[in-house]
Amino acid sequence: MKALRHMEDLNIVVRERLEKAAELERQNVSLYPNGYKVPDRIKELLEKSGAKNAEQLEADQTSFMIAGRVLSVRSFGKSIFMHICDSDAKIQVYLQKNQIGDESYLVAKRLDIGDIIRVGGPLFRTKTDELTLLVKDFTLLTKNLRPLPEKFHGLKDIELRYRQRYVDLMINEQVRETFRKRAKIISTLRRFFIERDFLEVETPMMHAIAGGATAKPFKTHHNALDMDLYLRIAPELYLKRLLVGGFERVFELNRNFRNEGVSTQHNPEFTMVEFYQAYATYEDLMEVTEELFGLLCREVNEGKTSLEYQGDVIDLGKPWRRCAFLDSLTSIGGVPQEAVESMEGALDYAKSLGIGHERFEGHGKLLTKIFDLVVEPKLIQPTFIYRYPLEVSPLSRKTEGAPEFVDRFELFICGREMANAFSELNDPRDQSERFKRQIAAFEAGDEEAHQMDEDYIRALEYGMPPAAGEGIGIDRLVMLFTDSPSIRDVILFPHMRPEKKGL
RNA sequence: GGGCCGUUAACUCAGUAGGUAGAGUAUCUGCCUUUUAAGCAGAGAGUCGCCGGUUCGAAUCCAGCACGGCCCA
Repeated sequence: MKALRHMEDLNIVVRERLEKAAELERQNVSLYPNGYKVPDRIKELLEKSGAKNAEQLEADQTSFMIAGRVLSVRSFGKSIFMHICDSDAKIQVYLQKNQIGDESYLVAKRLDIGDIIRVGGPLFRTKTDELTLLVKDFTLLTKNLRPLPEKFHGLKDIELRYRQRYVDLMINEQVRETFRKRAKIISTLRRFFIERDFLEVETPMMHAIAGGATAKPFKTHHNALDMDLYLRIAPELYLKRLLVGGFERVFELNRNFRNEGVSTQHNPEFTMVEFYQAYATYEDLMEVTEELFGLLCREVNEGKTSLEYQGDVIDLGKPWRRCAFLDSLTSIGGVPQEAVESMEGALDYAKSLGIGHERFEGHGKLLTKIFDLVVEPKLIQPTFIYRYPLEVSPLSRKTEGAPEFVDRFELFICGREMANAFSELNDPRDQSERFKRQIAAFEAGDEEAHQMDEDYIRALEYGMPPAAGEGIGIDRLVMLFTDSPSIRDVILFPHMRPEKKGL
């Protein structure tokens, strides 16, 4: 709107287009008409007639009526070639003065790249054998006032691509493809869980207590109730309340929010699926995970069970490697035995790696920091790391016979955490103790420590069936399946600082 | 939070040891009825991210800031 009020401030091209638009209106051409039906789609047209040769098309003369955005224009004295594109295909169209009439042709000459038009007519093949629609009838459906990016190089500027994703999508076909794959992944996930009798649920996004993960939350405020609330960091505790309530298999696929830095791996809001299955253990979930990833890969990757990510070929065929957390430190990370066995050894080794240490961090926490640095980057092929330190897993069931460890795994692919799962702690007395340890850590300065959730304890006191649950980061999953180096490439509108200058 | 890099026309990019800013695409005008990065001829379009400093003179050198990218914490 601002742009339309300050003509003198505008780029010359926009100014000229506004003048051209006014000129068209004087000729009684609507710039933004409504209600024109578009019976055909380019993709269907290609399926029906794309294989026909010049003679067959000449004999056929079936008329199609399609709509799309003008991508390129090659204009002659009395005829015009254009490529137009709709949501999933493009085609060349040919406008001739003696086909559409003088008056209509004058309007056609005034069409711009970026305009949305409807065209109708039969198909033919040009001298160079390109399938082309011979326009008998055309209508301007939407006028474009802004110049589109350069036809050969497209829109490259990463900042513009994220800020003006609508232009990125218009111009860069592979961006559209990435988001089609994202949609496919999400629908396949839903189908996977629904077919296994999981119930899809929606739990609160605004929490009085931000629980279910160790992370810093965003704070917000409810005015009428005059209370602070947190945007959820995980749906976990609500989903487990549903297990208490009697739903034995539930999943939730939606946004979570973490108040941390942004990077190629982190966006403040991100999408996660969490699912919980009663009477299952974390080992059962390893198999579920293998099946799920295999299915997703076949669905988006033409039936293959391997994929390429940034030059690495990843084999998702099962079974995947499984390695206990402590073993991975020594066998994969080359961590000395002393560091694994004692706090003193771990401190020395951490120091040698340049890893800092906080007062409130114990041996288990320190080992996970070492793990992140020396093991995680090496886990390129899918690997389950299991049996994590209890200290970093306040909601997981203790491993029988190893009380400082829990029945938990994380899945790593391409050096990144892709999933986190565990057998759920369902003993309310133990859970209460765990929360108290977290509170002590918080008081010692750990801002990410879990808070006490009295109602969750009360829910467990009613009895939650033994169960296992898992969370999978959807954005990272989509990165993997679309070979995208940055999380911002798989989020339509990634978080950006506001633009300052006028548009 | 730290380091490095970037920001020049609507888009993609050049830019000389500091001397009045350039190309291609897009746009406009003219010619052109099978082109396809159409062609030919001509034209217009830029507070060189912002703000200071050095200098006779700054897109260029220096400082700060903004936004973005990559890496690290």
